[in-house]
Amino acid sequence: MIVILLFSVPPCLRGDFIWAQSSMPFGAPKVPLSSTQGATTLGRAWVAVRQPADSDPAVRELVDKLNPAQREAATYLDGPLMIIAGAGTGKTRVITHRIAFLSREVGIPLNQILAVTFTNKAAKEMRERVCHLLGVPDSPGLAIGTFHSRCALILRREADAAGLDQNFAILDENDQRQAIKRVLKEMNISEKRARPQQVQTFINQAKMRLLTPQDCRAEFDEEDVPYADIYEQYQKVLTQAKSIDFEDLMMRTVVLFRDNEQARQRWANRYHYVMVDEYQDTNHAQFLLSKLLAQDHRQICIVGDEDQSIYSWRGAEISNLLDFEKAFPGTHIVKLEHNYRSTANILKAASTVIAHNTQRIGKELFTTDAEGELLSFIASRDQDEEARRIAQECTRLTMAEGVNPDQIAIFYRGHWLSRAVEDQMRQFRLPYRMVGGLRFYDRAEIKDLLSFLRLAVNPDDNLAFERVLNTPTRGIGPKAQSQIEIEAARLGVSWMRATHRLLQQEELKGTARRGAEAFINAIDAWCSLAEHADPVDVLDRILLDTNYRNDGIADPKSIEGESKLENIEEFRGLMATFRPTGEGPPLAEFLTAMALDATEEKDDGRPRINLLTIHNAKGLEYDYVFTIGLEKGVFPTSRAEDSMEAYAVEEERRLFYVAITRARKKLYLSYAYQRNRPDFWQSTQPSRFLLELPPSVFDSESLRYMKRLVPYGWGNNPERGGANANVDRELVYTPAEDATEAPGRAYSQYIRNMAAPRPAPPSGAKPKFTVGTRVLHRHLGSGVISEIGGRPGWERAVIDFDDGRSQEFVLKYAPITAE
DNA sequence: CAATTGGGTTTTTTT
DNA sequence: AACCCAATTG
Repeated sequence: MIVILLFSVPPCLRGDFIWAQSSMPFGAPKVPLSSTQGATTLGRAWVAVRQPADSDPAVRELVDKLNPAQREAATYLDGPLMIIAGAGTGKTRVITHRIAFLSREVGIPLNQILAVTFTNKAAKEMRERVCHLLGVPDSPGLAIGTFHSRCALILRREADAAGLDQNFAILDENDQRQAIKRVLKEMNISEKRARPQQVQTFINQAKMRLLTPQDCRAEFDEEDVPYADIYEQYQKVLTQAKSIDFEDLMMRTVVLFRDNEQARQRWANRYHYVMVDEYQDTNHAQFLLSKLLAQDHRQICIVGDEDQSIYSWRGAEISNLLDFEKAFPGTHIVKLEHNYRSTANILKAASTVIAHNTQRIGKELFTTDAEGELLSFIASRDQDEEARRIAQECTRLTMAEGVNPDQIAIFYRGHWLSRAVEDQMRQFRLPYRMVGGLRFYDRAEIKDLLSFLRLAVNPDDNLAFERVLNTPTRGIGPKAQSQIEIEAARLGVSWMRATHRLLQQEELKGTARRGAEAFINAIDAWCSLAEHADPVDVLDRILLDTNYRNDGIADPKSIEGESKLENIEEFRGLMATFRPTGEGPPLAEFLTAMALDATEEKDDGRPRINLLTIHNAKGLEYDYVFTIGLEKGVFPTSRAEDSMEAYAVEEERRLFYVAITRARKKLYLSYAYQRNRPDFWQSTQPSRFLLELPPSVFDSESLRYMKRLVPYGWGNNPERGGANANVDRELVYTPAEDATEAPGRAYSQYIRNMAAPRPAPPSGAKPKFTVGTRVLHRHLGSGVISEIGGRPGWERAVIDFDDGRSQEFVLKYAPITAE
């Protein structure tokens, strides 16, 4: 490798060399210090590294497998770079190669490269792939993570400068809502008047835009709900509890860098190369953060796809991507358009749909692959029939074609759509997993344990304290609690200290006194233990002191109690595998990781069909993809269609685009004529997105069905004037002769003829629950319905379980299936 | 005064 | 099913 130092780059050399602007010495051994000394002393210099393609073999090997656009994206170092990466164009490949290239060929130490992703999962995958490229087992120095986790790290190191306690707790969304409820109570505002959800959205949106309560007061007119006041009070509650929420992580870091130049420079110098993935989903605060870090060295590389921006409701601003050049003049743009994932047919469908959008940079994906299979359209009478057909097809795919269930996915717009599918998956005995349903630590018992652990690190964590003050019940009822609350407010101290004081002054009596004493002493003991001890040891001590295994759980012998015990053990196992980096108390680190990592329920890794929302599907890919619920009002959701914002539907369309582009081999689109929403039955019309697809991508059987729904074809009715004219038309659904078998006739025939003995799929149209029906409850086992009551739409059933217990359920919410 | 029981409400998408 | 609030029981 040849390294040249220059103080300005002659344009004539630009094509032949890669240029890195540097104000720091390279720390890596590949570049001798003597050759870079000039760069530091003289402030800024250009370092040229000869183009990799014709240099040493290691580089060639590294970037050889990249296509020209990818290679350019991975190796361009001459200032700000914007990579527009279409779906399936090898984006992750480019980022990982870029990091490996920076490290191995330019000699940048890994800890100077910052790579930000949106999910922990993506970060983990990226870390693994980079390590693989570099040929090392693991590299702790690699600064890869989510915005939130990087901010947490920065704020812990800069706690003083940021005005935070070193051991601050991080509130997840649930804790945040709890805190808001507490504030509303304190301020005597009913939850009817100010819905906690809405307050939460308000506060989070304000924080994304770096607005303080005062700013809000100035910016917004007085509304009937005093949002700004609630926000202000909420911040006080958080400060008192030495806690910060998710959005604070971002806002405080940005404010720190904005107001404290020294701190900013410390980190800007540390992260000499900044990379941001999924840039189209960044919000204002995240944009500012990237800018504050990169504004000096301008070594920022962002990767995004405007067509996959689907998080505007969470504050993402697509304009961050569209206007990136304004923030970083002289930005070089590389477009990745060669798709390696999907068949030509799928790509054609995707491109045609997304072309309806106006907010685009514009790109045309192409593939060198074959046409592939045509798309299938599935029309059903209602959601149960829809689910059954899909289950049938899944059976066919896995049984007849030997498809690995892991390679099949079923997508939907919202979680509520999954219920019918889930039921049928069980009926057909198909293995499935729901991605992103219940988070593991959303369970009550895990939240309790986390609260104990939080207190062990930060005894002033009022929110945790309040949660477990009387869990398991230790005689501290509402009266005693309000006593503590008042004392805490009077003295301006935490609940923990207030309790201490009340005890000293003997103002707590009877059972409350004994209970509080035991609790306080236990917390003190946990605190001293937590300073050094292994997290698991702290947990064991907690379980012992609180007798949680017995008292914290309603009935350890019941089925629920049993699964709770299992969860506790699993949590303990999870803790045992945690490896702290050694900064501060290990338990504190564990809790931070816990708060930021939305770890899902454990997965045994057995092959399963995946059920997930489209939002959850971003970044993933499957051979076979079913997208259900393609109905007006469902997808696009009525909220978007009714919205005044023209771009609301564009975002829905991007969501559809994401769904389509996840599929590698075959895509199925499904529509149900009637859909049972949680509260009402609804006749539907097809989604406008179906009409935006070109007929040529569908198979002939599908086309026949579609033509029943869309009498005039695809927007070509001259009377109604062009594209999408028939969206608003009353459509006539003609059920097939035998609605339960067509177009699934072949599949059900197949199932009947199958040699393998397996339970027959259900015969009736809708699963009906009546007195005497044998049912299977997901958690509680099987039993018989003994009674049905309740008003229409809210039927309740009493189930007598086989083990003698019986319980009442609201039918439409209970996770039960006919046995 | 604490603890349990009963009734009413509830769902878009999530780091 | 999960949650919150009011009413009842110990």
